[in-house]
Amino acid sequence: MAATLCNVSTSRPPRTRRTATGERRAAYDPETLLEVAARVFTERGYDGTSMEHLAIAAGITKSSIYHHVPGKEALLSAALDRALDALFAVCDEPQSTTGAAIDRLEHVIRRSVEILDEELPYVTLLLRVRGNTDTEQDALERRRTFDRFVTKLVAEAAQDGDLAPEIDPGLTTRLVFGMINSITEWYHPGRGVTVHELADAVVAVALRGRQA
Amino acid sequence: MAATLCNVSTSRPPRTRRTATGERRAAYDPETLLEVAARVFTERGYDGTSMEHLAIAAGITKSSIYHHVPGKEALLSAALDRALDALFAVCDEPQSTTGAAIDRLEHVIRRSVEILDEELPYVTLLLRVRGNTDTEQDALERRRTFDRFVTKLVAEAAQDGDLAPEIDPGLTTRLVFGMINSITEWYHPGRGVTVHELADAVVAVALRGRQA
DNA sequence: GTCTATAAATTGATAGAC
DNA sequence: GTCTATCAATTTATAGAC
Repeated sequence: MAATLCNVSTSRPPRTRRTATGERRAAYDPETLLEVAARVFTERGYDGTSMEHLAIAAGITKSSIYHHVPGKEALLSAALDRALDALFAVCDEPQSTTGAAIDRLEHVIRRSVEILDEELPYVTLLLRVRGNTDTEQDALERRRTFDRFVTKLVAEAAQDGDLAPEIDPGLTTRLVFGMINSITEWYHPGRGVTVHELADAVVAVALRGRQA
Repeated sequence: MAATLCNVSTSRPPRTRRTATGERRAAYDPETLLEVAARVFTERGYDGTSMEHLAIAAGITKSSIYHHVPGKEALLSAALDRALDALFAVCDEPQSTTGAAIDRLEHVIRRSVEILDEELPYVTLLLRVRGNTDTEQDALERRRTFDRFVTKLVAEAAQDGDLAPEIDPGLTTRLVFGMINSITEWYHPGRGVTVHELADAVVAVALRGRQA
């Protein structure tokens, strides 16, 4: 079983502490550590990230990290769950389960872009994972489950005649979600395009011809 | 400056050698080592790949690798150049420089998919690189130059009225090439769809509405 | 062109002081 | 909740025999 982050839900509000040089600043908050870890894992790769790298990025020592989490893999697991939980929540939304397939598909596509914006560091990390550890393989399996949900929507929409039938649903899903996922390569929230412009552009390219 | 792979162009045909157990097999060919390295770098990440990992995958010892290349980074550099040289060759093809912008764009898109097929291990590696070393940053800079070439084509085609003008050329390029690049996540040559079906599907999704 | 042996640095993780 | 000090294992790379 995958390791889990300890104390995330029971964390107290941050207090202050003194650094080695006597400088006062906020003591560490497990939430912040998780985001720092997700970012560094994404930049350097999970294997390429040492506890020392994380410690420097977080501004504490290696040993202090072990006070918050049992180890490196627990940080990875918690960060990946964060992205996956958000994506699966979309599948359970009423707009994803009722109405015409093409409308449910558009809703899932738009919400996926929004989650990419809201949970950017965690979604980006999820997309970089290649299955080298048990934790990564568990995450990839959950990703495949999400893909199957979307593929079914594409197939239904094609059967309804609301999508060009000449391309395979699985191939369409891969290309469209490949396009969505590639947004993590360059998107920075609050800089350049907005989330809504982005979602419009994706829907325009992916479902064009169907658009009003 | 980036390190370079030594002896690639002057390599002799493979001979035979004995392993520790006396088994006879082909002696090492620098070309093969480069492909093995690209594949392992892609699977485990460059930082996550040790010389020991490469040695096991190549079937020789760590020390023997140092006979062929000056170090780990030289292998990375040579593999990335292979992908980038192929992409830049496309920019120089006559169909990429003459005719209507929309036709030049379609040609570059189709050829990009073909190069992804022909040089899969090297292109896949190129797309995983994040700029953590000088070698990686040089590669990213060359990738950006290629992107600018394509962005110009998209802008020209939009000005000609051959592409929907409502989306920004830069954004379109990012989304379309994000879609193309995502193919490396699941495509295996000779299994499932063919390169031509793939190129057709990409052009259909990317330039739909303009298609015959 | 391959190997064994080894060097010097870095790795993930622990012990225990404050 | 943080730190210093340390451990055993692994890392990149070299020396030199065959």
